[in-house]
Amino acid sequence: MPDHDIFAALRARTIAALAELLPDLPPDAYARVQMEPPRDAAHGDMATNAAMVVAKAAKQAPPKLAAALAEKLAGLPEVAAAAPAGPGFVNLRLREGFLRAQLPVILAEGLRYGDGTAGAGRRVDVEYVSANPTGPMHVGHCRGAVVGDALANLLAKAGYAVTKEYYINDAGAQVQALGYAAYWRYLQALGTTMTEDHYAQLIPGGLQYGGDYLVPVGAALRAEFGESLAAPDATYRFGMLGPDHWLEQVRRFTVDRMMDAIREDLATLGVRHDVFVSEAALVEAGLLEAAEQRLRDKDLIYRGVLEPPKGKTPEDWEPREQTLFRATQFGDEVDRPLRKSDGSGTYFANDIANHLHKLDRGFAELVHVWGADHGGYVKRMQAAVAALSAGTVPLDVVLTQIVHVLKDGQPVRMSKRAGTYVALRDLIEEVGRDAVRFTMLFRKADAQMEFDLTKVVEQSRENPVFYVQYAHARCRSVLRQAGDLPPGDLALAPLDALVDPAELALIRRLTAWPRTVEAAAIAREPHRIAFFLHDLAGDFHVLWNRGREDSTLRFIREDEPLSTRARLALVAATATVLRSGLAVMGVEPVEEMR
RNA sequence: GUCCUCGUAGCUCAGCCGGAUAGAGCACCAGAUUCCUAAUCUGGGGGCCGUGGGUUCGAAUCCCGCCGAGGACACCA
Repeated sequence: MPDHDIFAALRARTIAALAELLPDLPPDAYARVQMEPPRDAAHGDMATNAAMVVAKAAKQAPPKLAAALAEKLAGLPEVAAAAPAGPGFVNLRLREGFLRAQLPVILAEGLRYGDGTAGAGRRVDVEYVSANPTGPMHVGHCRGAVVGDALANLLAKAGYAVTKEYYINDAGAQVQALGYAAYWRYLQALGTTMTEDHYAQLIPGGLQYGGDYLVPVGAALRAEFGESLAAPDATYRFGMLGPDHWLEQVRRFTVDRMMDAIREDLATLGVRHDVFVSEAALVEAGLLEAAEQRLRDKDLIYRGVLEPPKGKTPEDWEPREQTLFRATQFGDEVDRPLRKSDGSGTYFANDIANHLHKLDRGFAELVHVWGADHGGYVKRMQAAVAALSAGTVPLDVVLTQIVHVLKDGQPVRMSKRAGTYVALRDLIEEVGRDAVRFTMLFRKADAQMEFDLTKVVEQSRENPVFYVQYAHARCRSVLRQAGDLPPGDLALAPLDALVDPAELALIRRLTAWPRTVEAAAIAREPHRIAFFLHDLAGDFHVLWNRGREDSTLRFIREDEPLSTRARLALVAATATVLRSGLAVMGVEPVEEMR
């Protein structure tokens, strides 16, 4: 399939040519050979470092080898000219006919153009969002959700078999606190006269989740269980029954409700996971013990006491014996506790169980999207996966930085209740799903980002969301005017009329799509897709603007049916690649701007 | 104190896992344009790539030290 990637195709041609020149070279000498667009377009369409890379093994001077290689490559049917340059590059200029011939390829493959084989069908699990099910989603979760979703789409396009996974942290103390908070709303729903302060004193850790969003859960609990979970009370009408009688049920009930809400929030973002894995279910299934045993069998577990962290010792530090995992054998700084001094499992232990669960399902690669505040957690998790998989399964972690929400350049205040962030739903309602998704992806994931509510809906070329959407809308507008010929028709159009530099520049850009997908997938960097689309839109807008000044460059010319058809093919191919990229980003291409 | 991420034009950011004279947008300067292919266009100035070393044919990119920003640092999740 990926001979639609003309860079890969010419790279293969180059290696073949080089092998003829240097028959004694082992095949692995060519591993570092690259074929890529040169930085300066004046150098040609493609450049290869081949001569420099193999020079040492070939015992030849790079420029000399480059000259010989250029001579061979010049004879290829795709190549108009080949010349040695600089310290040993070979620059290629492609035949325009070969470039134009990519348009029917694009039109024939449609949205599949750019699909790659880099993933080779390997099964990869992409875990993202995984917000605690203790409340609705807020903007803090949003970036990870969008980046993870786009990354999963990207990997699928690059030929991986992708599973989108959400890990539900429903086993810890926080979820217990959620249960207590929901129970409070339940008592209120029953009509207790107890004060919130009094209730808070009755429960461990106090009332932690005071948000209104649990009020409906309290009502639902009442509808489900009636008065059966409460104690009749002379003073308050309804008092608290011993937690043993209700906490587990309430916790489970509430987590289900929260997950429903989270799923809804994700759906408005256009995010749909394939699999939801419950931490509590893993623990119940005994995976924690299984994981521990697995590590114990490899002699990676011992009882021991950790050193206090150097430099900054917590005040309440005291030596404690814990069950430890030999993370240092896998590149971590210190060994990590699996069990607390009281014998109960740590969060890390549960997370190891989570990863064992992934490995047992046969994934060849694991990917996580985490907030940057979990950066310190990466090494130990990679250590655990390396230990459990005997180093056969890589775990890649993509960290996303904080998003600062602005409006008119001013920071948006967090709502009055401390710790409650802007709800994701409000954000989408204000600016729309597409603007949210595009903007989140128009920046490297690990770079801090400002999200200005005013700017992302601005209709000007300074707004990349608008800029790219507008390019697609213009394409569609032209194609509609021309009567929406099917791509199969346009693929047959003679293309010799496409000679303008701006037209050829656009074609060149289009042909870089497959390699962009592959490179972005390998680097796990979905933002590259956004930047590519921005560049592509730019090339198209340039062409459009030329048509405004010079009517002979317009796409549709009544008097020139031949060039019109050729240009329609170009426009249709452009629209196709734009759609293809937007699909990876999860952004809807618009038919027209309103 | 240790670790992680980062430091690129005045500002916001790219720079394709070592390549040629480091790019884009905004802002600034100079021109063009009132056109329905609406929601501008063309050109220009502007950078010891934080800093000091190292690796090699070649470093913004890889390695080490330092400076600076943000984050994480036993038994939380």
